[in-house]
Amino acid sequence: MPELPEVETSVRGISSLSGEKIQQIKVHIPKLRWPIKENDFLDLEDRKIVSIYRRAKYIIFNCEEKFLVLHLGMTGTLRIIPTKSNEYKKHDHVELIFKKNKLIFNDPRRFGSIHITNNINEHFLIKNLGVEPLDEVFNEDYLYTKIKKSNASIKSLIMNQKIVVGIGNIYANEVLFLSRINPRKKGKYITRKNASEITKHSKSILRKAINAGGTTLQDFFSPSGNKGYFKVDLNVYDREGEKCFDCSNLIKRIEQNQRSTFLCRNCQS
DNA sequence: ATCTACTCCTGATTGC
DNA sequence: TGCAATCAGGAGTAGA
Repeated sequence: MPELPEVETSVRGISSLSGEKIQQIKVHIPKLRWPIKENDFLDLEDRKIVSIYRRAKYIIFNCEEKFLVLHLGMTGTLRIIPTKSNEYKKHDHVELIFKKNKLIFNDPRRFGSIHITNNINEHFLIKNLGVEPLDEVFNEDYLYTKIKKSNASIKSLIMNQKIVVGIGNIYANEVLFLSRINPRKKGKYITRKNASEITKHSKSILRKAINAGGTTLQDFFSPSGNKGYFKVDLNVYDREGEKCFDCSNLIKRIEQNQRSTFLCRNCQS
């Protein structure tokens, strides 16, 4: 499922659309997490895409005073195909049609979303977001101060998009393993050293994943094959019952906040 | 103010 | 073999 690196890869994959004029928009299936308001989309036709960028897990299209805000949800994918192609896949929701190519948003589970807004920074999905993990403001001081009084588990805190964005279930598990911290540990017991480890490993694993995504970019957006999302080497996620690569103890699966957590009880305390 | 449980959805996997 | 039950998970929202 798309976390920050996959979204970043998607943004890079469609960067060639910057500068192109949207000739037409087609909404095939309006039903997403929030139903698409087709009338809002009419305002986008004939506008130029000035830039495309990522904020948290959102892909934002700057279209001359209007902004399109897209979230891939869990199963959303973007693909670019020639405008003249008649290809239509199951779960294709929306097409942005340009002169030579068209961009298609496909989302089987419909957890994704698309909004149009005039004021991107005041948009309800954007305005309360926390800091970017790859930004230098995400550091030991910031994290320690933010969570030092919290009774919530460290895992739920680093997945909390109001604190730091872009970290989903997979990377939360991996970051805490690399940091050697038990995911159940409460925020108020997290030490400065812990906070330092978490920020350091968050950055390194996200960067690594973005680089891995870069190498698969071509296949990622080929019209024919949807290769799905790449994964970096995982130490704990989805490895229940398998041996820890560090100590050979068996990886455990527990549940936290209705989500699977994987950990090595020997390495993480 | 903080935190947790619930909810949306469909494809893949598991179980009988 | 086939059908049904189960699971997966991002993140807003409601309610504790």
